Amino acid sequence: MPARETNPNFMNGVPELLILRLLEHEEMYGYEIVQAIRDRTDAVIAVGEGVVYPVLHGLERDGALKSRRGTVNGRSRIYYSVTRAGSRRLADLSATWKGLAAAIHKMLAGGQDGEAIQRTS
Amino acid sequence: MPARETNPNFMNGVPELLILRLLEHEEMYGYEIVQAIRDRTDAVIAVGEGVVYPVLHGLERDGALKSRRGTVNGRSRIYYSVTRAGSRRLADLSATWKGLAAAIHKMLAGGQDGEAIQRTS
DNA sequence: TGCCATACCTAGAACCTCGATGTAATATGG
DNA sequence: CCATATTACATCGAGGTTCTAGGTATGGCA
Repeated sequence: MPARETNPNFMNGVPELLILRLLEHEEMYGYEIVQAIRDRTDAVIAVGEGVVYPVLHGLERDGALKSRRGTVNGRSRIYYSVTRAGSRRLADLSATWKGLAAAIHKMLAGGQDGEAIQRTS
Repeated sequence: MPARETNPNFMNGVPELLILRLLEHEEMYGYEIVQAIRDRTDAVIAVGEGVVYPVLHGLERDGALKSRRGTVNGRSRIYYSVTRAGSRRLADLSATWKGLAAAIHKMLAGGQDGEAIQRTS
């Protein structure tokens, strides 16, 4: 119960968002995605394989991703890329996240001495 | 399954964060908090009473909030305010959220043509 | 008297992340 | 040649949080 030792909440929906974003302009495979998220956020965000793979499967089942099987050095990889539906989904999620983040940021930043919100009622 | 009709994910930990933030400089009661979140975010974020009350109880149980009973016009209200521990908790959550939000924002914004990340290996 | 707003509360369901664990194949090193 | 680490996939159970719906009670208003 003492908080989380990894990502302490605030992670709901984030893996899906980041995965779609990563795959938007470059196809990648699961194991690569795990490291890419970790690397590109300077380890601020780190999701395990147990998170990434189910998300990939779910997105493919929903038609947001399509997969291609490849073999490199005898190792089989499954490359994922976004479909048109996935692109829309990313746009929606991205917009939603930005809206929420802006609202939260405003609440955290402003109003320490006055709310300055008109109260019509 | 067709998505959510309310807040579509990204809400993990947010009610707790906003409640602590609201109570930081002004004591409030549950019903008031529900409307305050809705009003001050222009309805971008709207949490129901079924979310707020359990969070309030949990925070009080953890010693992050203390409560005071008041009666106004025969209506009994329970005013909550943050303790010192609650203040620390807010600071932690706030810092965590800002870090995550910055990391996500960077991933959403940058790198459409080049990641520009050195690859030592 | 009936209705709506205020004000509290709880319970079940659903969802998602997290950690552990399992399977293989390849490269590395003694 | 054998043991270990790395790559690469996958699933399962646990845990925690939000969401929706429902329930109780008082006061103001028509």
